[in-house]
Amino acid sequence: MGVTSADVARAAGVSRTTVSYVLNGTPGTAISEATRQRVLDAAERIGYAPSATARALRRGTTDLVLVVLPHWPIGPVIDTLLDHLADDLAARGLSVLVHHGRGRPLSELWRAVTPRTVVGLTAFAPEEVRAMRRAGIQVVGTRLDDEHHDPSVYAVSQRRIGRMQVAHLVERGRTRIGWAGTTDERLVDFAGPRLEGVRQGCATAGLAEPVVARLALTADSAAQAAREWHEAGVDAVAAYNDEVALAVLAGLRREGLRVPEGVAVIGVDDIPASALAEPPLSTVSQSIEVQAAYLAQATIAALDGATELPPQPPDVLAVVVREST
Amino acid sequence: MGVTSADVARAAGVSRTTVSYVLNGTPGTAISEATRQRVLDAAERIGYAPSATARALRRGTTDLVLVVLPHWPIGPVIDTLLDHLADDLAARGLSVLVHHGRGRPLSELWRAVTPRTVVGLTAFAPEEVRAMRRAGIQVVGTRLDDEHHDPSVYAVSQRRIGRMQVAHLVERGRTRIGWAGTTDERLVDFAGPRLEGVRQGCATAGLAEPVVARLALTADSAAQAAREWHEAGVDAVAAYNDEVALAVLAGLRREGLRVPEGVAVIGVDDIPASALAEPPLSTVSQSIEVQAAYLAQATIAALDGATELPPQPPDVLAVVVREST
DNA sequence: CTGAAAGCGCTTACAG
DNA sequence: CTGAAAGCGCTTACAG
Repeated sequence: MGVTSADVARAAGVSRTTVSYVLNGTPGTAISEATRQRVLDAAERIGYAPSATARALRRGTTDLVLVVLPHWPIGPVIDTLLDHLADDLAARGLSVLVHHGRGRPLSELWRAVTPRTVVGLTAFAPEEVRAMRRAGIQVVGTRLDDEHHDPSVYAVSQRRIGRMQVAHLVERGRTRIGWAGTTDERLVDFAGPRLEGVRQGCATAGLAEPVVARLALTADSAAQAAREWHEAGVDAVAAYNDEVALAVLAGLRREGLRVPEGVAVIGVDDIPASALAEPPLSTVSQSIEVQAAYLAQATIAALDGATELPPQPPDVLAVVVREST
Repeated sequence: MGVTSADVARAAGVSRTTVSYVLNGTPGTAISEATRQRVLDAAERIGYAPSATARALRRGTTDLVLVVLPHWPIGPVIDTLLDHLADDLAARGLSVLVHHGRGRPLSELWRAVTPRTVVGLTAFAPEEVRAMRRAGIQVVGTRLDDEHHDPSVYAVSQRRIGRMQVAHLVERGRTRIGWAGTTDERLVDFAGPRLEGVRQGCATAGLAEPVVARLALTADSAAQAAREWHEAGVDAVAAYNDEVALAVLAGLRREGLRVPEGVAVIGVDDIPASALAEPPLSTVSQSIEVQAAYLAQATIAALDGATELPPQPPDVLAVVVREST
């Protein structure tokens, strides 16, 4: 199918060894400049491109980093993270490939790709991690859950996000908290811990349990939730994320409830639309750039043989205060 | 590093040939059930997983489909497309891998991955396409531009999107059109044709040239654009996409201009936040599901040896009318 | 019904 | 300074 190094060798009148030495710039060899040029020219002329597959088989590894996303709708936050990660790793000659958590099982994928490193933005099964490590693949993980602290993985605490939302609302003098989740089943992994954090926040502040509502991203669905909160005397809503929070704003508007006078609303993520909402939405931002840089750093450290994670980044969570609270 | 088929053969007391036949269910072989079980058990017991790299070298191809995204911020629209594509292709045993157009050059990537098919959501250089095809890789492309019709690629007309925006605004009795672009350089490939379409629409309707403003996704920046439009007597704004349109709504609000009474606004994409905006945003939707299904179909057809694209999908563009127009 | 052998394209000790 | 040879792990004609 393709031009091989043997073809180049023949065209240049040398052995494949020499071709390999020249093309890879192998140090410690002393190839005459004339030979070098002959090989380079021949390769150029006959359009040679080395087979990455054969090289991978021989070397036992590739220069690929496989990023595995969770099986849910990713947002602009993750896009930004991926961009930064790709830029940072390119500097080390690594290419980033993304798997969206859809389609065939992960186990087939990493075997097919044999990446140098797998970066998980989702939790992996422990046996999956073992299998990957056994195959010589570095695994850099982030966890959805901060319940069990595993020092080999980096994770932003989803619970803490929920606690921060409540703390901010309490600071604003609110006393009856509602929580807005989503009907999207795929989000349950993230939503669970965040709600848990909201519960913890309420408990810490001596407030009653949050009034939980799950809604679709429509004004109708949100209006219904708004009625439930209203009946329960809710004066502040913590939303699973900004998209849900925007729906909450629409629902409250529809019900004639004023934000923040009647009900305060806070989201998570700080997506662009949040600053543009009516009223502009308060939210918890996650410093994606910092997290991406950290993941890149951890990946590179693992490459260099580090067995421990680099020191974790400084605080990446912050409340962005706007007019909705 | 790994368990090989030779290990399985040894453990089961058979040859590697037999192991391969059993594990791949090669048809036309007649392996005794006892032997089969022995091989299966041995493989299971010693934790054998075939090397996809070696298989790829031997077979000359993989079961991977590489999707190459353009070098710009992807939105929920593309996420949805990728999800559908992954689902549809998984049914054919293909895994989808995504490259975000960042980091190392594409040419290195496809060589390293040796996918069966490369699906481009961005335009490729012609020589790149030739190189991929020479390496035995199917190339399914979409084009950003509908200027030159190449029957081997599928593309939604970006110009037509702009024309549809204007046609709708004209239908609503608007006569002075503004266009809202973005300051994000990366979007110029898409934005150019859409603006061109808006220009065509204005010309067709006998209106003056659109008043073009480029803005960042902030209320401040949008407010400034709103002032410019106001001075020019603009009574309707076509935005590059919904995110920009949301900024436009915020800017007009800030300037005390009412939507749609004073100025009508229409976006592109129909992202979830659009239906939740104040007022709910009219937009042009792109039927991403239909497009994803078409791409999957084209990919599979190419796999089956088709040399032409399947018949293009029915109309995928539609105006979603809400309260902003 | 099962095995020995070749070969996919590369890299790298090892000789010369 | 350069080449012949082995080997990465697999699949598949070809023998038996």
